[in-house]
Amino acid sequence: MDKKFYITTPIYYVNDKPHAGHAYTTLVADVLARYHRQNGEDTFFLTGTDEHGSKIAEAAAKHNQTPQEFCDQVSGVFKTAWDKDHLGIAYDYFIRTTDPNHEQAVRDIFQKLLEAKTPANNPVLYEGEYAGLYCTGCEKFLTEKELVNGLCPDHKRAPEVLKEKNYFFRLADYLPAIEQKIVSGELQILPEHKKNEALGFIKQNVPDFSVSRSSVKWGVDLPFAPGQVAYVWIDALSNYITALGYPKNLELMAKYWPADVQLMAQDISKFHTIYWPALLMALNLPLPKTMFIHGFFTIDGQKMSKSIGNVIDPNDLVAQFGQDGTRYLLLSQFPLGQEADLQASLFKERYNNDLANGLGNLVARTANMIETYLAGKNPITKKNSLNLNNDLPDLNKFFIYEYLVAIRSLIDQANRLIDEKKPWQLVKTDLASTQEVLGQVGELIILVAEKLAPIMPAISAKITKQFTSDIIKKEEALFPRLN
RNA sequence: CGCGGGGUAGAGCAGUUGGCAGCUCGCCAGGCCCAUAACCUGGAGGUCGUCGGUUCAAGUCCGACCCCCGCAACCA
Repeated sequence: MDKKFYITTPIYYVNDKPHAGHAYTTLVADVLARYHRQNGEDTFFLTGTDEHGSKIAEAAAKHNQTPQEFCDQVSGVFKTAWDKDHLGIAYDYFIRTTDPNHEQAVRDIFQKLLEAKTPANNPVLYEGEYAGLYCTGCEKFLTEKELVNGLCPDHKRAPEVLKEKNYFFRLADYLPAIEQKIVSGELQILPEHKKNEALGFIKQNVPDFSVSRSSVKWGVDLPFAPGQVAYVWIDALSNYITALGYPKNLELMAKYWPADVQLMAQDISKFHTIYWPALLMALNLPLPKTMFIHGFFTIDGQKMSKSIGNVIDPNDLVAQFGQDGTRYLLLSQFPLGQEADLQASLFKERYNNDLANGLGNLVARTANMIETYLAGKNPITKKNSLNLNNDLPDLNKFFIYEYLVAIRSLIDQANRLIDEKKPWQLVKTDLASTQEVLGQVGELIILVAEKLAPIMPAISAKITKQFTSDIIKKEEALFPRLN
């Protein structure tokens, strides 16, 4: 039986176009997905857009569009940014929470929740009257304790006093089990400090939360609760299973669920580490195996911000550095998971150094020598004449940054080999040795290309094709130097 | 007693389980001339924030302290 690998990104909120942060998360998922596909695993990679909520309705109104028109448009912008002419994200399915299938699935999920019992044999959902302070920015009720000077600390606006009868999720009955699963590693949360954070949430005792809203119009309406729509987070989190057909069509569910890796940034960790497992348990579904929560990065030392004007549009990067160049630049700057700085001011320098002077130049000089010294005859023998160490840092352990460092050293190794053996001198006296050396360099190049496939798929394929042909010719620069 | 991140060469950063302190850029000197003014070698430059502890051995573990940054909006 084939091994399977199911990886998800969060679905992105469509109140604005994608930026470097969305691109980063999505890219990481893409790299892991490609890596697992390369290893022959049956891989399913899910991403998409989150389209409900009052903020979307507001944004749509501002643009004189219906919410649906607005969502269609922005969701399309995301798809474009990921497509093969841009970042090259090879997702298997792109879900939208306004998909009729998803909406119906959410209704079905609510129906199931309505009928479900907690481990303590209480109904999972119960009706309650909630009178609370609701912040439309957060899409949630705030406690008085959370307010700062009467304002939402996150949005600096006064919450509205809202009284509504809605359904609550009996989270309390699930917290002990969630804690146990996190502690035991049955639900692995990475990096470690994020795991501690999740356990911290539980220690602080997360209250039951309401799962329906009467104050919101743009959402999945709930037949059993006229006038109410699904709380956006229930709607959003469900995407990871509705995308697989849950609950109507269980074929893909059986194949792929539980998710192997769920990636996200830290802002939504609480929803994923607490609410999401609770929801799954209430539905009697297994929990995802691993959640990887990465930090936010600053850009040149400053918080990414519209008002500062340093928000990076991934499409602009692709236009300047190409698809693979952009992918490399975003992934090579800091280890995955950390809060770190993305040095946009160094993009060009790194591009020139690592890609143009490094990989690109190596490929060019090697191909050129093979073409001129060996009449292009491919000198690569299959044997591992260099005793190459194939062990790179494990992408499965999220060592993407470290992996790239190792690849750079392979490139250095190839350059050093050329300089040591000086094929341009060798060729005058010893054609056989020249052929051997260039064959070894070629081996290294092919190895680099193979290892690079998940990260720079297009370039990797180009190099592989060039160096597995019978006749190797010098081709146009892979990464033209930028000035 | 809020939460979190960080302080390692001039700059920007690595350093998985403690075992000779690394990478990129920049700088200096040399080499090479196949290549995208690229490539290679050598060098200068660090008391790894401070103090104390554990250890044969600590950037890496423990304790205390100092300093910087994020925790409005947009938002991975």
